[in-house]
Amino acid sequence: MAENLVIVESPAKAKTIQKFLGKDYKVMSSYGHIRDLEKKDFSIDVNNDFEPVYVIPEDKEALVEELKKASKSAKTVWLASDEDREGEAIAWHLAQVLDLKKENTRRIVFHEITKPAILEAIENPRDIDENLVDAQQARRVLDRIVGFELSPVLWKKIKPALSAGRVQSVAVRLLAEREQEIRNFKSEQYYRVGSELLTADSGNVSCELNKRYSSREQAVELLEHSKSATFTVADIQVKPVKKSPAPPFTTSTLQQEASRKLGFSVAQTMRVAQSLYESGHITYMRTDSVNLSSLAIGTISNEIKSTLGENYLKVRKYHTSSKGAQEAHEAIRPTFISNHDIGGTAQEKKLYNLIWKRTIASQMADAQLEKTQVDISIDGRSEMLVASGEVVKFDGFLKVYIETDDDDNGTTATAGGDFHMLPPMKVGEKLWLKNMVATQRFTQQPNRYSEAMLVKRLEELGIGRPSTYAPTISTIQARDYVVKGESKGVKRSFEQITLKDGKISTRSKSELVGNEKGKLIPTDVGMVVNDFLTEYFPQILDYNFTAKVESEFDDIAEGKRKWNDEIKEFYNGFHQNIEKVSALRLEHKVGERVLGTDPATGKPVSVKIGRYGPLVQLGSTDDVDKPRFASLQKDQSVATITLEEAVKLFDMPRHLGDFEGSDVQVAIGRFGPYIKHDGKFVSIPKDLSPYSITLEEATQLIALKRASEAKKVIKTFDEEPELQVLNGRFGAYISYKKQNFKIPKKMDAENLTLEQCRAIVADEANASKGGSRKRTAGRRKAAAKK
DNA sequence: CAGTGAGCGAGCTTCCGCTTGACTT
Repeated sequence: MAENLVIVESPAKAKTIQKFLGKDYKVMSSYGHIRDLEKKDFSIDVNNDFEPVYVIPEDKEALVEELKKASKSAKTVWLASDEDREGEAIAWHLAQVLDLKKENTRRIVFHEITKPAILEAIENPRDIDENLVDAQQARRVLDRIVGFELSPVLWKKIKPALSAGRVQSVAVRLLAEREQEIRNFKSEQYYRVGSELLTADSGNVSCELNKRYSSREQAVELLEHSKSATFTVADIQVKPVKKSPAPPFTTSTLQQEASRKLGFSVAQTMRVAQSLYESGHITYMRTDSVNLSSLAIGTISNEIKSTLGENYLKVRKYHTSSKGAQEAHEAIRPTFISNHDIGGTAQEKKLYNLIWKRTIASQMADAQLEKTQVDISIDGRSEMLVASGEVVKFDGFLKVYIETDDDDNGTTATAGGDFHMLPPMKVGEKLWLKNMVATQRFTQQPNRYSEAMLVKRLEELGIGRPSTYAPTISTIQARDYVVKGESKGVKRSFEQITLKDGKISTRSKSELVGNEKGKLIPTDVGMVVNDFLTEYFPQILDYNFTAKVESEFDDIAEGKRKWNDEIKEFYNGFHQNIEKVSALRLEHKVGERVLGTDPATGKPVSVKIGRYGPLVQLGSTDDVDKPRFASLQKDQSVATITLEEAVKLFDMPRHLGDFEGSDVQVAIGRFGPYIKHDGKFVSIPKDLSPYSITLEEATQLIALKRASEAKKVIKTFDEEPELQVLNGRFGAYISYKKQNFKIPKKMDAENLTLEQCRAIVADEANASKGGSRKRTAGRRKAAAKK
């Protein structure tokens, strides 16, 4: 039996450390926190110094029992959770729950997972830092108070099942404000002038005017003037420029680069990184540190020296600058830098490659560039034409890695071979005009946020942690505050005026503007909730709120303040405001917009957020007749819908006529427009409008649906009518007594015998008896909904 | 899956951070 029990947070880490420590030590994992406030209960005793009530979640009970058993039989228990606020709390909860005695308990921390670092940690144990634990309790309790007091206000004032919190509400605010900027944006036109000139040796010089014109007349005037003007090289400036590599990856920068370079979503990046971590290819993927261990720097240096040469090496130490960083881990890097590639899925290979390159580049020499700027005068004018060129003198880190631009417009960095050269020129030299083009341009509306851009912004504000960026993004989508989608954009025409061979000509071109894919777009609900929260709870929605409370948590961690005093001070003001706002009589007025009067009935028409989302209301509640309601369609918004569009929504259901002796009806349901015929439903695809669809089109859709229904059944058995082999979203499956069973991959669905099917059903039934509580719970929930 | 929402009623919803599984109707 092992004399020592070491407890760390992550099982992958436990496995590695076990190898270093040998059989005298048993290394186990706590899988993160083992205790928390009850999930569905406030669990804070406000009248008793805000005492938290902690419970062990059901799915942690078995694990805690195992840890208890192991700790009882060990002489010394080493609490080796991470060296940050949450890690300290995990150690404290473990000590409490496992009932550890101080004399045989040691708290240790290490900064890298290497044998010497761990042995050194064991040589230097300390006690649990109660102040740091208290700072964590303050954080936990504050978040619970904010979340569980604010959310019910939204249920009452806006609609049920909404949520608010210190992190998610600010995330939505960022998106909502950007959307507002876009709505208020007024595009302005201007004219940009570009030109191509020739040197005496026919060298091509492409340049741009250093002034933009606001009117067409000004642009045409310059072109007219240029017909007979002389162009002279007025000045040449050559400047050396150096570029330095970006620091190694943190969670946030990895998410950003994987999004830009590989098109991964934030959640996808984390899933793939997790699997790279578990198979031992990379260090821990949830980190805010840019630090590399000394051992890692050594091996990276060797790698650079041996593969690229000593002149490409420059050892660098990076320091984390982001607010609230806790640096319990290293930066994200390959565990073995000599592995240039790894096996695995295509996604794993790509992400590993990105991490490898970024890590190597971070220890490489600066790139040396030479930038040239040539000013060309136009006689009789004060404006200049400017040509610029760039030459790479030494590529340095650019040899392996180029960080992409943040503007995320599909533009990539120019370095890496794409630089342009200028022909040799001298000051005073004359140049000949090849052409000059004035292009009409429009100022661009601000970009919407992508997931990764939102993460970047949150990190800058010190809001949220590496472990929560991805979950936060899915929460605000689950609450329907935000949808990830594309805004199609609009076609806009612009003109181009060209001077060539002494003649000026004009032609019209067109471009697509505001076209964005995969961006986060706030919904009506998101906008209304944000308006409400920023108006009534400005303190919580303040971009600096987290930074402020963090500095107070720091005071607690340093022992300068008691955590419950801090919370009391916050709670008093906050709770009073909750009561005040709850008492306001503004039921359902939040976000309401009156559109006008229905021409047909003379009744008022308004839009607002209803129980099930945005709706339009016809008539008022004071009227003798009850008001009528209709949901807005997916592409409609409370903010932009017109009276005409709103009134049209009441034209449903439409009767199209008869088909096979039954009525064909068109209506718009919870899941969009549909056709109802003979008790069956058929969805209407996006390219057809429910308002204009014809009986003929509808019957075609019905036929199509019937055909796909027919394909749904792969096989039936006369002996067992309740058992069917069906074609579903994820391929073939067996349906038996309303339950579904998956068919093993190696079996061919078409040729299954009844016996084989029965065996699969029996197998599955046995398997689910033993464990898989989650599955049955999920089923029960789904059934209860009906 | 498939209008339901404007009253007198039940009970439900919700936070942020730490960590993986077992699931893919």
